[in-house]
Amino acid sequence: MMSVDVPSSHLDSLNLPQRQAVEETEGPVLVLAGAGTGKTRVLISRLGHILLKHKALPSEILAVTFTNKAALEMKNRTADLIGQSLGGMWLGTFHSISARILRSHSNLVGLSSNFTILNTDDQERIIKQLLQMENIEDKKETTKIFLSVISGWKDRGLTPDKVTDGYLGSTNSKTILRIYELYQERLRVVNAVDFGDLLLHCLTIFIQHPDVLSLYAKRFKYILVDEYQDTNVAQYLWLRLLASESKNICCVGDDDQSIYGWRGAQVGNILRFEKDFPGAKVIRLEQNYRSTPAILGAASGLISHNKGRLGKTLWTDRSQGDPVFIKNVWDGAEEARWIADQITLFHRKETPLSQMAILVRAGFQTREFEETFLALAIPYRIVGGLRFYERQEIRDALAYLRLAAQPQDDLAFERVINLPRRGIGLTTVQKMHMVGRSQGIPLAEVARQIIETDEIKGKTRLSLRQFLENIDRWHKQSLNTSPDELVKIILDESGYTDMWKADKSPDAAGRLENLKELVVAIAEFQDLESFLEHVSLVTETAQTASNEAVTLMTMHAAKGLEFDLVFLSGWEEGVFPSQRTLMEKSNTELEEERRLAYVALTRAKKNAYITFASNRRIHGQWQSNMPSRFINELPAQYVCFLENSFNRGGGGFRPVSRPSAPVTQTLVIPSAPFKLGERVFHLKFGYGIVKEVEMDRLLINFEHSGLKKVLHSFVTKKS
DNA sequence: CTATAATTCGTTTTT
DNA sequence: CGAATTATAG
Repeated sequence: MMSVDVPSSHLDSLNLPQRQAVEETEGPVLVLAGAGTGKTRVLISRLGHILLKHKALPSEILAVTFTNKAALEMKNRTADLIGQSLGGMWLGTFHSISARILRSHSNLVGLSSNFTILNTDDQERIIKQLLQMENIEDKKETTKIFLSVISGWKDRGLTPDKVTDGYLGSTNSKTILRIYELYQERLRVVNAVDFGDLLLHCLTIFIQHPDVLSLYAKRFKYILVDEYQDTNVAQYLWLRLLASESKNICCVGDDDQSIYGWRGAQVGNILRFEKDFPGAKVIRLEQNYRSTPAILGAASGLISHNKGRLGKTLWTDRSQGDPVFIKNVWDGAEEARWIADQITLFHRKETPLSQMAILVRAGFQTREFEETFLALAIPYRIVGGLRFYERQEIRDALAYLRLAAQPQDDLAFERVINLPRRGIGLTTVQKMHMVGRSQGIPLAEVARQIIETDEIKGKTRLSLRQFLENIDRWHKQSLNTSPDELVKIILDESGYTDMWKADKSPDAAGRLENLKELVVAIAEFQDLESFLEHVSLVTETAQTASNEAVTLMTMHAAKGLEFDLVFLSGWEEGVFPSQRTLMEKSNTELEEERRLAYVALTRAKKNAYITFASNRRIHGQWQSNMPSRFINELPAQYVCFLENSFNRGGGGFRPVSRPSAPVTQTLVIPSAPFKLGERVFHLKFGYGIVKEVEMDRLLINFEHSGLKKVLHSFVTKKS
């Protein structure tokens, strides 16, 4: 037992296991933190505890997360706790910390320290080129398959020479291995790495140069890892090497919330922890502070159908609460309408929209809700989707910037050489590739040579010359111009902005807006290079204007979040669990789906509603589905089936108990406090004039969207 | 080289 | 059903 003689106020508010997880600083520790058990608090308290007890300097601590968001939160909250900044602490994502280490020792793997970090776009482009070079039949999917196999190997810590027969499953995997070798070779030539390489190169360095490894292994006296259940083999090996000296590694995670297996995460890592780190202590956080016993009971019953768990018994001291309501609907349209109705009812009962979420299995399922919510004027927000730096226009602009920073960047060169259209097409680019490959020089250099010959004719030659001149000029300017000035100049002179201004498609305006935002974002950076490093490692979601909206997102995106009221839609065989999962012979994928269901359900603090449609249109085809097996797996005492509005069908389900509030509750609805002719503001529709008042609903003539009937609580008075 | 018509094909996505 | 890629005509 640790002594507690020093007054430690930050420990007082922790429960016993939480406190143990904070104070057990020496040796390997696994903290099994169930959903809603205060995992983040423990992590932060532990960091603070180590610092306040002067067990280590900030610079001797390594704290690893998966997301930038988690890293930032940990940074801020720890600084708050100890009342000083964390200067010198290595706190970041696996990738950003790896990048930092790799920049210091890049020469050991044949790179120079200013290597670029590639995104998926770049990766695909390289693979495509290699396939062409090797005369491999390039069907639509080939590139993606090859890339995913290669990434899979990288996730497992396998450099090409380590891919042995045991990993060569399918018939063409010999070919893929060959492409893998060529791909790595190509990356080294262009001085670039992909995300997998950040980890993999570190591993190579650590293994081949024990002196470098011991530099870090000795330095980091305490290592903290968040979301350990999501680590892949490469990350696991990375951690084990870094912890080899101090052995003070604390991993926090929940095997029941491992939902990224398809991305290489190994639940096995967390299941094997005690074997991997001899003498490890395992601490379970089981008191849940988030959900009602009913929701917890339903979720626990569900997850108990999985095998090979470490096992936890979540409990809470809250009062029982409503059961999980289950509703059968006829089709997707009814599902959206019904959920919209419930949202309206809860909203009347003063649940804020920001405390409501609809969780779906796949992104496309949000569409139906969008349409319905738009029609009913319910403010909503979609989380996920495209991140800012992944938008087409942003990537294009970034390619221009990369080109200005390094004209040898072939990938950037190729992306924008004909964007906007300059009359330099596929044939020209391919010609240039031939030359470049045979001489081993970058495309920009090829272009420089080729415009002096007659290889390329009239107009094309002229615009290529002009393009080259532009790049040269921007490159010179990049040395003495602030990055935000530079990006303005480039977007203007390249004609890229004009291209979107001339575009009359509906999203062109939004793209121009995004480009403006990009300029603002760049302004915060001193030089172009630090900005480019930032964008390759950070993916920020576009800011949403207001919080007062229902959140629509995938279950994956919901991990780590919580809401008073959660709707889980589309619980049908073939949708959730998904068709692909059902095709698999092994049940590992089905178990991951079940964990996803568990994650989804445990997002709810007060109420959870599950819906399943008897009929759904998928890919334009109508199909009738059975209710999800997960519905059957929920313990009966925690659920309540609601009546469906049609008489037949429904996959053999019948109500087993009476519905209760709020579905059948009648409310006294006060009239809306608005007058005819009054000017109002709505989050989605903007300004409008009240045309009719009917109970709590208003008929409003919106300036931009025309007549809509909306709930008065969705609008505010504006004179 | 580019603008159109025809076709193909469908998860999840922390960096 | 619709985006996203690919064949075809201009």
